[in-house]
Amino acid sequence: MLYSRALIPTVKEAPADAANASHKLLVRAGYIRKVGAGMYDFLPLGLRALRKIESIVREEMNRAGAQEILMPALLPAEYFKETGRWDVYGDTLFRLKDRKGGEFHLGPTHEEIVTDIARREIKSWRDMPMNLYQVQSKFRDEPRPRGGLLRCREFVMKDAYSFDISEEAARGSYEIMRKAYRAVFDRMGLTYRMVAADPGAIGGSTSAEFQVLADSGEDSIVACDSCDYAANVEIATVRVEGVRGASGAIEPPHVAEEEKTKVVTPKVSSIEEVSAFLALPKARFLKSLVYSANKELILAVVRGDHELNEIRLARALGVDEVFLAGEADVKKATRAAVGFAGPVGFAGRVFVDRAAAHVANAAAGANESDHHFTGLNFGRDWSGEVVDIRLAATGDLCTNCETGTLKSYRGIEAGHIFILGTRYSETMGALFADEKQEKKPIVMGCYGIGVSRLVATAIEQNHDENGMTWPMSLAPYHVHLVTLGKEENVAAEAKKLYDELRAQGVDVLWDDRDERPGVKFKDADLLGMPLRVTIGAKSLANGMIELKARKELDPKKAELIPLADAVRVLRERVGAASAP
RNA sequence: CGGGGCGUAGCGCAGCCUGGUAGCGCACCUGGUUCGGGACCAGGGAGUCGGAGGUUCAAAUCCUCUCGCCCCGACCA
Repeated sequence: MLYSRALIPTVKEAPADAANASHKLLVRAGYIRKVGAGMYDFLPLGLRALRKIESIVREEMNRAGAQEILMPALLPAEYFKETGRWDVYGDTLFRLKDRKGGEFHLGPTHEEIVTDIARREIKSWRDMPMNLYQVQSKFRDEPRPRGGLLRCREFVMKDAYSFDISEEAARGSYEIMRKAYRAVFDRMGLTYRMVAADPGAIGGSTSAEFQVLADSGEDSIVACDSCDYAANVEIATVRVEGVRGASGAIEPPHVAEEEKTKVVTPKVSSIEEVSAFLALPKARFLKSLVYSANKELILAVVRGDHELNEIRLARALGVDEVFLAGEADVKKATRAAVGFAGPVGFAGRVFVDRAAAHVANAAAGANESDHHFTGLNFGRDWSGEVVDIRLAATGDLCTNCETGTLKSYRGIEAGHIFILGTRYSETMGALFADEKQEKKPIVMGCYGIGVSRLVATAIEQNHDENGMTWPMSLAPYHVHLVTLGKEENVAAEAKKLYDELRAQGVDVLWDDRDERPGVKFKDADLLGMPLRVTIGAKSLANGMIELKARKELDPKKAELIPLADAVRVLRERVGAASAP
């Protein structure tokens, strides 16, 4: 592509409404433009990046035996009504009516629609396994679109659905998809973790998330440093007997029991403040949180340096959800100001994390404004139902290999795979005849990849202060060719190189604009193509051109290579990424 | 939905408190000089100040309502 003819509207200043690196850079580099909240134009470069991701995904899906289909984005309400999701989905569903008043919605995901295909077309056990996928725009009226392409109301997703004759066979399909997903993420050159995940509302037994590691990610995951265990902190298991205290020792330490003592702690309520005030480490505190569960106020206690896992607390209570109590409820439950809750004398049920129960001579709120207790010991001074309700964190011992230690990471969820079971096939009557003519529900799996989100995700992981630094396999163009000056031989040699590279399957963006060198280099860094080739009159006089990798920060590290070798060298550097 | 903030030229912002001529930088157009890391000089075009109502002789500025957008939290690809 000739830059002079391309729509690449770069801007020096990031839009005021952008917070994430990827959002700022996508706008600054002219890849996308905002149309509305959570809705974006993909300009030529943005679309090329999207297409690169799509084609990797398609290739690996096809290789795994999945077949591409396309379902409508505009859907009649009847299918979602059939499974009850018309109501369950709530405000997230974009609903609309046609001219006759009929109810419709835009598809947020397609389990119902694909199950409808299955119940009409899959009749026999001989028809399976089958896997159908599509790459399509999805619509969700998110409570809060954010982060540019990271969270949109309209976004491109690859969704695949597997159909099998049994749970065991479904597990096989799931494994095939798991391998295909690994191949997809490996080929994209992203650093990611496959983590155990909460199956969540979609239900089902087995699920894994593909989390691309990025400090700006919204998800917290933990991974073992010695085995391949990795999990979303929401479901990560914690090895209780090996809890490390703040001192590094295994709790409980063998120390003499202290007396329970009430101390005055005027206006210091947070763990940080009280910890400083009493000169006790945070691990000696009992973090006491009032939660509301089915209108009952309960107290959840974790060690002061730990975080509560709300999902586990809800499970321990046997409810769907728990809510951190508001100020009024806290006052009602503790009869004290917020910040002085504690398990001693708490009026309701108390759930205590095992690690908190192990703390010797602990400190906790006294359920009395401006007062705390010290010297508390579980069983002697306080009690509660002991459960595992804390989040895993850096330093915890791995439950899988029993030798490694967990480390926390931030991640962006880019893919999610599930075994769905028969939830949709049973309610929608997607049955098949087995060898004995018996009708059985099809066992399904579903597999998503956030394609447009990956454009942003890739940038979150691949950028520096000057712009994007695309991995070869995702870059809109492999080579950014910069010509300097107006000499005719420069343009002539550049044209030859440009044509030859393109003939060899190398994607080249040639900056042929009449701009000063600084402008061209700044734009090249911003756009982030992995290889930059510069042709100027000086080096060309010696038959040389300049080659620089975008990820090489030092401009002096550019290498001079003979023009005669340029095609071969570049073809090698681009490598297999552009091979068909 | 709860909390915070912002809507003034294509983009980034000032002006608003204390009403009275709408301004700066970038971008854009014309001419000239420049040309290996976002050049310089001269000239120029461009804004119903998000919208509606109100107060006032007078509203970007004060008041009310409304729409849109962003950020922080609970959900998800």
